[in-house]
Amino acid sequence: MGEKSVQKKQFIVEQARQVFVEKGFKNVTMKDIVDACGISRGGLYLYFDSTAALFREVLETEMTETYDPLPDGFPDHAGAADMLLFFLREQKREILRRKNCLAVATYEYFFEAKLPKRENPMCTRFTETVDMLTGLLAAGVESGEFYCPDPEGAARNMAYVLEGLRVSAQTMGLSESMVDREFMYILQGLVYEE
Amino acid sequence: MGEKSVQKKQFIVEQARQVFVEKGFKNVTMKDIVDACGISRGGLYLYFDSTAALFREVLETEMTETYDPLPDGFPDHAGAADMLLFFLREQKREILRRKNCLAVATYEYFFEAKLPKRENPMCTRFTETVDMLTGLLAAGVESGEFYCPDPEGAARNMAYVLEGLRVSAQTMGLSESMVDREFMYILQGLVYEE
Amino acid sequence: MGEKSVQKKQFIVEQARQVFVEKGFKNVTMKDIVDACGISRGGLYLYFDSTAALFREVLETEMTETYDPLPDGFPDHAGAADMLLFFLREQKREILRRKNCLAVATYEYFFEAKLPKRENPMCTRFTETVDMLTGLLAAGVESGEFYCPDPEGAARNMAYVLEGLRVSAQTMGLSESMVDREFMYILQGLVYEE
Amino acid sequence: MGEKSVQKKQFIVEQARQVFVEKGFKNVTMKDIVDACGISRGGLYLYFDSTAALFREVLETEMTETYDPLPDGFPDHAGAADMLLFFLREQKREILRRKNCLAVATYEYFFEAKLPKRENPMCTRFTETVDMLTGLLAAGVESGEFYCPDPEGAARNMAYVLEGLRVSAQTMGLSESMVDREFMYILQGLVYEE
DNA sequence: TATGAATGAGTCTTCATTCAT
DNA sequence: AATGAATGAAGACTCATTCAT
Repeated sequence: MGEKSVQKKQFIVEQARQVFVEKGFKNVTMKDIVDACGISRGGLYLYFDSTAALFREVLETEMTETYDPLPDGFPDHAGAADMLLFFLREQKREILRRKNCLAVATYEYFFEAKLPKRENPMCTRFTETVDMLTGLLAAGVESGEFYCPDPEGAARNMAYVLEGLRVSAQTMGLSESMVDREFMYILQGLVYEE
Repeated sequence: MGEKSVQKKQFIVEQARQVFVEKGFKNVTMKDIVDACGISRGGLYLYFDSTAALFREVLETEMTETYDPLPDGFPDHAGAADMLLFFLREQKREILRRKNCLAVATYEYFFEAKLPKRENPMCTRFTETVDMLTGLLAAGVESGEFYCPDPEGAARNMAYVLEGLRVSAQTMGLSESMVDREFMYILQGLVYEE
Repeated sequence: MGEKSVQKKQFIVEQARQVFVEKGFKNVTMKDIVDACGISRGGLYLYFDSTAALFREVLETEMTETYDPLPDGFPDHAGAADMLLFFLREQKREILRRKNCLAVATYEYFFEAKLPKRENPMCTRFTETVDMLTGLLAAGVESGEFYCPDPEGAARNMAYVLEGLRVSAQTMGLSESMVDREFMYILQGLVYEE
Repeated sequence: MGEKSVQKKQFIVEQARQVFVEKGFKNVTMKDIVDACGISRGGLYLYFDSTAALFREVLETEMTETYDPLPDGFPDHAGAADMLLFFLREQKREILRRKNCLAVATYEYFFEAKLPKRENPMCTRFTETVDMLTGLLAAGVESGEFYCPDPEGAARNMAYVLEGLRVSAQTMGLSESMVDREFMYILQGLVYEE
């Protein structure tokens, strides 16, 4: 596949992403993609066999490109509390945004594609989040910012809460204040000496 | 609709439930139902206009029939801790069972059907769970079984964790020990004097 | 068929008439009739095999009941001109009324049911109209009210014009003034000595 | 749509025309068209969404291709009477032909599709006919061929008679002599000094 | 590489008609 | 006489996929 083709493939993935954002996974047809890309049906099949293959590619791009718990510009000397707050703020944005959001498509896709954990991006992301949070909490305990007898347990708890919020936002609709309240509860557990 | 047809409607709902369990919501066609019931296409339409209408009925039946946080036979004099344990055991069963489980169908349905909160069973169930847990925790604090400065916050936290576990079980696959570990973490937060 | 059944049959025909008025002929289903009558499907079939059979009955009733070029109360001593004016006024009402009008249903039915002329109500009505008008014109010539060298030809001409107006009203939509203008043209041909 | 598909579209329109001729409008299904064309269901939908869309195309083609009150080859020096006779002869052919005739389909279509007059081909055709006849009669009066104090009125009268004949031919069945007789009546009105 | 016409299987939906009660 | 549940055929429409160019 030449360089040109690589570009075209990327182009298709970008357009497809938008379609998945708008329609979820199961509602998307090859025609939707074709229309969004302005290419021919046959042309699309040269690159992707199915919407599932396309979605996998979209997800992969997503992961490599955008998954970055703490962005480059973040001050290295920032305290654990600052970093946690930053992380939660990002998560809130992610959870609440209706536009530009692959959550529904992702759920719909992974309800079907039962993958071995190694290859399952949902698992990967979960694990990474837990690891990152564990590190953060441990550092915070170290620095005296947090009280937390079981950093890994707390990290896992947070990760499930985030998952719960994420899916609830799509099924029940969540307001910003509901997310805030939940995050406040978590933070209080870390600072209060209980 | 005569008495006989009421029975038939129930029969259809039962068969349909099985189909939704097996295939989720979006994969189910009217033909799937027809085949599962052994009736004619036209016959099904006498009772239900769409798979969505059918699913709503399935859910309703589910709610009235089976949703019962604490069953009748539960000892009245049981302590709050006992009741919480019982509740979590039930939830674990619910979260882990692969068979007989409407979770995927429910998520798929409610990703599409964005309902006002009043009419959204997901909201209702969430609220009911939170209320019940709040009561339980408050009672436990009263009786000295639990340490919990903010019962409502803790209840809400648990509810989100449960939601997170429920959806994770469908997307990532969860082992019993993973659920147990999570529940243990929650329980420790209630008993440890932290 | 007992007396009661006769009444029921009449009732069905009346309700069906309304349905045909509203939906034409080809759009009407047995269910439409059943719903309009508030009876059972099986019940309807006891009386009529098809919408066509029903429509025939509706038409027959229509003919016997309402087709009456000059109504009873019309003064016997009325002049031919008066009678012609009266007839045209009735025709205008018939042509223009949107409600209560079987025209579309009738056309749709007779486009399909190519009947021998003897049994074709369209033919019958046409012939009766021509005969009546011929008589009227002849009488008018006799009494000096009309100038008309060929009453039968003129009557036939009028009958086709009426048919043309009737169908045009349904396909193109006609205003009252368009009908009036046409009728004026016809009348002037009878009174002007040309 | 490439050049080839334009040809195919034309082919479909031609086949469809035949189907409409045979079955009218409301009896025609997409399957009828598909069968007549020997193409696939999906293939037809590439070109037309519905039988209505197809019929509109058929009509349009009909209008542009065949509607030509006086054909090119007609002698320029022909008198008004000659031209009128020619026109009526054409109309008679049109009215009487059972084969190759879109009359029923056209009526059925326009009974449903109540269009604003500007866009209604029935209106357009009517108006064009009236205008043409008005011109013809006026010219005939000028040249002394016709006696006709109100050419526009007479033209309109003729147009309605033609409409009446056209629809009667489909509902009652008309013989050639019946049409001839009617045309004779009209012509006599123009030549007799009455 | 790329096009887009073409296919045909599959789903939804409606309707006339039957039949046990 | 009357009911209304049930059937299955038929029509509308869509979609993944192929293939000649």
